[in-house]
Amino acid sequence: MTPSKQEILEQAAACFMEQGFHATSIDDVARRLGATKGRIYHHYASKIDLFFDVHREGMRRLFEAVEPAREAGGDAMTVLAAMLRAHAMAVLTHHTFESVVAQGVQMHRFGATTPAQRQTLDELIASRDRFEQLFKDQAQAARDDGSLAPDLDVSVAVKTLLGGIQWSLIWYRPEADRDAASKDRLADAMVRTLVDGVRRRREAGQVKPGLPRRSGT
Amino acid sequence: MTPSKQEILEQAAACFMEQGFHATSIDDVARRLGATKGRIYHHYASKIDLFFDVHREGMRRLFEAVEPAREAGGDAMTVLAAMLRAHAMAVLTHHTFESVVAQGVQMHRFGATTPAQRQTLDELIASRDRFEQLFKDQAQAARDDGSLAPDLDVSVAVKTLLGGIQWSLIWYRPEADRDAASKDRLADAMVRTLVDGVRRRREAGQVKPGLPRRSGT
DNA sequence: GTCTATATGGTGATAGAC
DNA sequence: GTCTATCACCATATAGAC
Repeated sequence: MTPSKQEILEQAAACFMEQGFHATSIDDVARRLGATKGRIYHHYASKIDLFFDVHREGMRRLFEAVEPAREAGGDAMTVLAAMLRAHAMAVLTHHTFESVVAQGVQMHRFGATTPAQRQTLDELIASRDRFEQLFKDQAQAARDDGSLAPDLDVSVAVKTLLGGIQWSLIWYRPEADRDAASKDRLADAMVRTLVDGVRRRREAGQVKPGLPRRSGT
Repeated sequence: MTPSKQEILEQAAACFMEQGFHATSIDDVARRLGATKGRIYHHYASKIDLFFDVHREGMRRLFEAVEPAREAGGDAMTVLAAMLRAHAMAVLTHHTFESVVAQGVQMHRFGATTPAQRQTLDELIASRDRFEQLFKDQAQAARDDGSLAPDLDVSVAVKTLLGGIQWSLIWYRPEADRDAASKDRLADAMVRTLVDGVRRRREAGQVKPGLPRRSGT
């Protein structure tokens, strides 16, 4: 990927996050690049193609963040928690791209598209489904080994977990000059809420901490 | 409120949910009404005013749903769970209007508005903040009486709880002909996930965890 | 109160200079 | 590879008939 294309992706992601796909004009993106739209149309045939490429990059970053946690091993609930934590960090860190992923999901449900666009979007959504399936599989493994609350519907539970994290796209203010440690604390707080719930655990001998703590910094 | 205005609100909410504010044209809403845009402009001065009125109605329905649960009494965690459940039911039932509320929050962060629009939107967002504060106050009460996990940040926890519910705006398919009982089960599943967490609660003496198993199914 | 017709402005996309 | 200039289209909003 050329540096120019990468820069277009970054600025487009910022515009799409702030204003949404339809309210963002190609001129908006170009202005943010300090350029004119000729530059963008040289690399992308249409606004929707640019949007799809941002979406694709957003998905790539999600997989990149979560896969190491998934493959690290350990007992099933610990791995699930680590995956959620990695996902939370990815959403907080790449929030412009992940906002576009969320918009793409909405567009898939209702957006009017040409057949060619439809196919591209179908592929992106299939990728999103595979991502969610990683969490469902891990939750099922935790259910099988008895570390997940046995009365929960795995599909609804996973959607609720991911939703709790992803809603930070709505309320998180990255412009409030956050450092990495601040994001770490926030991701921790979200995942602990989701994994252990808000209701106090009263059972005797709560020997296992909620999550593996990240040492340092 | 005249029946005509109510009908405009309903169809506008549906359009705004499906396509978003910017992608929805006044003609789209009119077409859904089986009318032309003259009808809409007779009642609303502009598209943004119509949007704001949908947003306002969405907030009204949220308060209407949650306040009875809040005032029902009981111990603090029980009331918090009942509020979350009422909220989940409201989001599932009025998902078109609540989608608009979520869009309004986004618009408040980034949307370009005239000063008059800005003031209206500020008021709507203040209302949304008061709504969230109901949950924060209740969570704090639960913390005070020891029924909430004491190490949680109340603000982040509440945002995560509400987010887990509100993300159903993205994935829930109301068109799949759901009855009220189905919504009840879904709301229950979400709230249980959030209040008690996905990690199994072990009774005392049952603390021995097995090795992680990868059994099939 | 709702319709038709239209003025006005903005946006996606293209053509061609450099 | 990027720019300027331009076209064709669509959407908001208004005016005025009925």
